[in-house]
Amino acid sequence: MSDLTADEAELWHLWKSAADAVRTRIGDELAAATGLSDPDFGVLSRLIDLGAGTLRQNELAASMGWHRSRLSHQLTRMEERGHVTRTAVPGGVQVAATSAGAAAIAAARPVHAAAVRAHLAALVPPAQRAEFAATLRRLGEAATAD
Amino acid sequence: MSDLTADEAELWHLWKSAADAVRTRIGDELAAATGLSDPDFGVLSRLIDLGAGTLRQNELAASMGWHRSRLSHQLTRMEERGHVTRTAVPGGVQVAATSAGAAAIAAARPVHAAAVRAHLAALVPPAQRAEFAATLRRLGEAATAD
DNA sequence: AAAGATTGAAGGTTCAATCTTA
DNA sequence: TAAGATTGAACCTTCAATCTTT
Repeated sequence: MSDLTADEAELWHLWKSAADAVRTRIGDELAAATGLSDPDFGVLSRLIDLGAGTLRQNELAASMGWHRSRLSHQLTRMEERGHVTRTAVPGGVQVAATSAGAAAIAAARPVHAAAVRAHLAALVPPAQRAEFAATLRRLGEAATAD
Repeated sequence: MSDLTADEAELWHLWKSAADAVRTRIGDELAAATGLSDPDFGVLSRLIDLGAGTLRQNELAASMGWHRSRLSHQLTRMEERGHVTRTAVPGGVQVAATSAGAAAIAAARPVHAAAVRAHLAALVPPAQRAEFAATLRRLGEAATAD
């Protein structure tokens, strides 16, 4: 009901800036070095890691926590870019990384790892890491009964 | 270069989930209760706080750290929704909140404050707040020479 | 009917190109 | 010319409506 305290407002501002900066920096480095967007990277990663390059569209969506429609739109774009193919199979659609898609994700992995390290992991002091992780876990958890 | 360690990967995953959850929850509550999107809220807040309801478009963009084009697109939509007006003035454009816009932001403020408190501030333990803020500040700061 | 998937529209962001005006 | 602003295209996300197949 009442306004935020100065402390709360500062925390909110710092949080927004940090969330924005980390997302932007990692995404920009990934795109600049590999041409893959963040969603591209996520989709290709799961195809390779979970399905050795191919998964049912439905499983892919579930593994990413995405709605059908979001994945459908994303795959339409990735298909046009030559990263994946879609094939109708009984009961759904089979998604497969193309060789270009596999090559792109292979090239992108070390770039992504380096960016995560540089823009996130390296900036959290070792002594604080456990507590920081615990707080993040609390923030990410499903809201309890309001 | 090398892969992320298990700790680094976990931190990255927790960070992404938390950033996503906080943004989504606050944005959803704001939209559900007031019809304002996050960008709408930001624009109207600054118009009221910095300019008593009206600012030069250029100043508005600078105060938000937005590119001209982003603000231009956003204002086009907000004008259509009746939240702001734009008027040509010597050297630029004057943006003003309409009475509907002013009413919307007045109604939205307590909702936003409550959401920030519920989904962010209240979940950071008081004992950890200072260190947490310091880490966020480090994450948000401009990258030093790479 | 139910599950899997697609589609279109609207909102948002970014980039490059363009227009306008001081 | 340079600063302020707009525009269009491409990308992404969400929602609701609509197939399509089992």
